[in-house]
Amino acid sequence: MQKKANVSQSTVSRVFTPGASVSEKAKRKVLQAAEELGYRPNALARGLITKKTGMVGLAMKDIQNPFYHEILGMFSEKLRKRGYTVLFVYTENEEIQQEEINHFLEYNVEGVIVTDALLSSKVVTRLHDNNIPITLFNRYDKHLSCNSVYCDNIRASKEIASYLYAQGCEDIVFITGKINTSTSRDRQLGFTSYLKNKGIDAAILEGDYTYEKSYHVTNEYIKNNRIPDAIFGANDITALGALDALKK
Amino acid sequence: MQKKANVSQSTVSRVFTPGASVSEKAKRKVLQAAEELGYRPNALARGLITKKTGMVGLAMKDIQNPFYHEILGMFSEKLRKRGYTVLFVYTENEEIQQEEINHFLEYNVEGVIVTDALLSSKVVTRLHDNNIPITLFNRYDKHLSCNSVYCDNIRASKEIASYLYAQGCEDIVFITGKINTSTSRDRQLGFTSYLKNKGIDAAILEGDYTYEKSYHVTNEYIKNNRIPDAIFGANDITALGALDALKK
DNA sequence: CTGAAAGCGCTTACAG
DNA sequence: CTGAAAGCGCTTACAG
Repeated sequence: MQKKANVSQSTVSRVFTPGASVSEKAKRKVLQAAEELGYRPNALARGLITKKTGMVGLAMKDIQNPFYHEILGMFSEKLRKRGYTVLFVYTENEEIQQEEINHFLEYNVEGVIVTDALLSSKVVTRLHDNNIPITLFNRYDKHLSCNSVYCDNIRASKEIASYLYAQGCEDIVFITGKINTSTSRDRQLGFTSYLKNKGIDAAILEGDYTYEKSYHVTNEYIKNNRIPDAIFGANDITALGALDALKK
Repeated sequence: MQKKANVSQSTVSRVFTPGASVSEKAKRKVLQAAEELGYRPNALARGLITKKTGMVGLAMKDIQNPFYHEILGMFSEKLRKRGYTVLFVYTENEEIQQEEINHFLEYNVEGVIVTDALLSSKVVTRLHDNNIPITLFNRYDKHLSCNSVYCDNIRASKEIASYLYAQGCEDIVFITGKINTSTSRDRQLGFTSYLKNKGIDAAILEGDYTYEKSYHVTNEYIKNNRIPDAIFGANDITALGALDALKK
């Protein structure tokens, strides 16, 4: 490549480094040669020396919720616009495996994003040791020291409770998601605490964010009780399952 | 690292290369030091020299079809099990952009998989020039020379037509997907050709794989015609849109 | 503005 | 079985 353009390796490098000082003439020569050869700087070599690999690890658990599909699209797009590319890992297991994190480490990702999956503290430590920032999406963990972005589920579910209360509902059911997720816990907490204040004890059915489970538990419930005034599901999938059980 | 284990760089490398000849003793020393230091071989450096980066590029177009979410999970899992990690790109645009392919090239992916997106022939050439195999999933293109895996949509839709015919349906509608996709074209072809043989002309409504469009066209259709005996949508989303239009 | 040299962390012949 | 050396394709001081 540098032969073709008749300049040094350094100059080639400068042409592809925004803000580096190169003469217009050298730039033209290099760009033209690059065009002819189909040359592109090797990201691996660059990453090796600069320690900036331009990659971000994204881990996501395999579930049916289409919401996360959308999320994946957003992350991918926004990251690309900022010059990052995503190294993607689907985790089948509940906790993100050491093996999967190892991939992130080996490729020197500049950060990792975890959505809808759990992290063992060992894994977090490992990442920290390598100075790789990690952020949790839509969940948090008091015991883990990492950034996280999530919504105020407690407040939101209080609002839902308040709405239902205002409608005059009294016989109310809450169907949980996976009980070890902060999202489900918070929604339950906000919901029930509001109602308790008003003297209402919501019935709690244990779900796990799947359609099937939710269908099943509401089915069982309505067999033995009268149809409640309202059911609040921990997420959309849960609500769908309950809805279909009621229809039947 | 090699200092800690008191061996040469070469030996360290051999320990992490399956099948290389290292003594048990050296292996133990290295593994132990690695454990203490949290050492992992740098995949970038390795990729740079071996030309095997262990990465596969996966491009997917941003659509609502949950089917592709599942597909993504499968690809990701299977690839990981074979030692590959996936470099993921969501494409918003119809055709996969040069820019996005450049990413794949810069990182020296060992192959690229394209699902639900179009490829310009320029991009294919570019990839070919770099000896990067590319495979299309669930679509094909006569003009492009690349591998592809897809189902026999023509035959499948013939079978659907034959089923409807056997049920005695005569007034039949087909709602297309995006007309420039092989999937939609083949489904239409198989479906209508079978029916034409039986003397039935199916009405064709042009959709684009979205729920909204499908809802709209069937709505318009039933305003001006009587309700058909059967509607065949080019995919699930299309069928859903039609279904809801009918319900109303 | 430009080039020669060193170095990023690995692998791979080559000797021993 | 093991180590020294060269090299993968880049970037980055250092001189000029």
